[in-house]
Amino acid sequence: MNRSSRNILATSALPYANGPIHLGHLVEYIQTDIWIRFQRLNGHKAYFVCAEDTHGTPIMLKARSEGISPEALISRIALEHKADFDDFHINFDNYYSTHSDENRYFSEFIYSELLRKGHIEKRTITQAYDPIENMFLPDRFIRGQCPRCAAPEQNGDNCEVCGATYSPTDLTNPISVISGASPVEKESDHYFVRLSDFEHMLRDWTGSGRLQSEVRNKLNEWFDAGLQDWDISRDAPYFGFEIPDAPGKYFYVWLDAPIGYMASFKNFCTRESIDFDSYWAPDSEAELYHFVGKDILYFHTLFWPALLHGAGFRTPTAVFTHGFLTINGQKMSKSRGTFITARDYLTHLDPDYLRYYFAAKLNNKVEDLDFNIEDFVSRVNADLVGKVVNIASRCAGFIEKRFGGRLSSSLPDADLFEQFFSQNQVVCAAFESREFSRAIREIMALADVANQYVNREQPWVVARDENRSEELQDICTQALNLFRILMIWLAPVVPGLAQRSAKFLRCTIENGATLRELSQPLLDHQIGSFTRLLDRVDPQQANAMLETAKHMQNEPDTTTSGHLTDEPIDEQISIEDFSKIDLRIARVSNAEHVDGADKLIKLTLDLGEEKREVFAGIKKAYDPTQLIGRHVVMVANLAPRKMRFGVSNGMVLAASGKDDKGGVFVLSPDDGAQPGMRVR
RNA sequence: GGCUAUGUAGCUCAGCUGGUUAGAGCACGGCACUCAUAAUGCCGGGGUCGGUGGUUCGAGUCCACCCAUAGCCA
Repeated sequence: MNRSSRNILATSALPYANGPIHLGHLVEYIQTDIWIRFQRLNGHKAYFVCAEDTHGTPIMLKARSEGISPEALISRIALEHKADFDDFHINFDNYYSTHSDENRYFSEFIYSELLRKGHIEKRTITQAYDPIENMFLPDRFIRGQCPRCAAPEQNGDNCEVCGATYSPTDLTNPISVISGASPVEKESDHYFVRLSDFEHMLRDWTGSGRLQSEVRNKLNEWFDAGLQDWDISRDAPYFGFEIPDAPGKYFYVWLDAPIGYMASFKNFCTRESIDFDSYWAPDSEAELYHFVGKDILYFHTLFWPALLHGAGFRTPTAVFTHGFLTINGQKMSKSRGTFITARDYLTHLDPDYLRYYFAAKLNNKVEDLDFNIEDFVSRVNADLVGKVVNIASRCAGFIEKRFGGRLSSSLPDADLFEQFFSQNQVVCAAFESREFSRAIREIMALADVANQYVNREQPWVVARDENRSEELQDICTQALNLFRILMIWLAPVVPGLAQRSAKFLRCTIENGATLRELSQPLLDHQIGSFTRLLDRVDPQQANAMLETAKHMQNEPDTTTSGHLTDEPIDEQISIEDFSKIDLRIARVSNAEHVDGADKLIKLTLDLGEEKREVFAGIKKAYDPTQLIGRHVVMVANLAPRKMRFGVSNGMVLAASGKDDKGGVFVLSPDDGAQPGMRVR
């Protein structure tokens, strides 16, 4: 790697200031941090900036529900986020906020440039409006009956039962989630960016090797569908930046969020006397990279380059998209007890464990990554402790006790050292292309070779012969030098371990371009005394972390209040009213997925003397195979309802919070209840 | 519903432009060693590569359809 020094600026997506950092977020921050640390170790100048994403309706509402100002909310959350990042060794050069003077400046500047060049268009649109709260309602704050399958309580943009997509105005009996009022339609002037003006430029940009192939495929779909104009304004009340010369109109949070990358870097440049323009001017030779999740690819690969180009800035060198984190194979969720926050992790486990585990599984594709707790424990213990640290651990004692901590002046097996060094190209290429798992595989294969070397040379046998002490020193020197190479490669991944190793070896590992000094072994060199470099993961601690996460499901969701507040108890009814509902015990004799339905499971319910087919919207919470054989409670005299996939002859009782908050839980009778029994 | 991906041993994953008996780590069984955080080394059992059909002399690898999982639909 003799490439001359590159100038690199990378970003991770801005965390939204309304909740804690969790393990899912950390995939991206750790990925970016490893990559940046690798670049620095390889002799390049690499900066890493990020910021809090602070604007928008959800922040405004959350602050209001807590009875504090949005500013107070975002500064509190920012402190929490920053502490999490620091403790995970996420080494930002600057961590800033989108609610800043710099960001206001760049947002206004970009907007005014687009306006001046005729890319902004004012248009009157009709939008749902909450007449009690006196505010326009974003889609996610409206719910109602699906216009296609008539399922109740559906989101404003798509139906969870039949999967239809529509606009909130299509809903039957819509209500505002905020006030409960029926939204009315109201006109408002909005500002749009004419994205189609940039189609040519965007096609060039996206097609020039800056994106992963699957991302490009996805973009082609959008190009083929035709680029639609982008609504960048929102009406007051809104927490954000007011649009110049447009009273009561604010920049949509997704306009100023990516601009936050620039603002954070500008803030950093001012403080550190760095030339901002050499990174952002159209002719910049610096490299600009954004690491993002697959969910926000749209904003970073279409809107963002268009904004930059339109306002006369350079466009990103590349956008690197990653997949999502699943926990034990399932989507992270509070109700499943798999919502693990960064803080929950840190109170139980060393951050290097997670960094290593993610690195061992990350590649440069848009694939999801699974956090499997048993795999995590065995992987970290076997690789990091059993293989890598073990090499140092099994040799250090001899060097320290027999040779006063002095290494030999030559290597007994120069070929083996050369074999390690010759893999540097491969390892570096893997890191460079973000194929971290490949890098880790190569490194661990060599760790095996190092352990084989020690087994072959048997230093513990040599040590018994006083006449072979020079040989003993040589063997251990060889092994420790192999360990040093492995640790330099691993330094971007496990900075804490690398630092302790550097102290033990009394050499530089993580400061400076040590990847370029790999070929120089430590010889005739004094090392420090060996202390345990990394403890094994304690499975009990890992389980304790999961337990903590499980308790989250019992705590009220901090963004809203309790279930009774969400859904007050209904008006009183008489026993006669209740007796109209015929509840029966039924045995689930079959349960299966419904082809094409995203949320439904088809249940065959055995009532003893008859069977019923019922559709239940519980696919998110249950695997059909787990339901077969269970006894449930059903409404047996409910009028059959025609659905897209068939007729549902009844309903299975289940508990859930409003909008399924907190999960869905099917009711079951105690043991002994028989199919057909009435519930009264 | 449309689109983009993914689906390989119990678990987590490699398998480049189709080519001999499909690989690794963990887990499991046996042996060796005892320097090392019950670590390490050697040997072994285990897979009809999501399903069906097709192209080909030959498919985990290409095509079609289906199923499951994830995300996006501004």
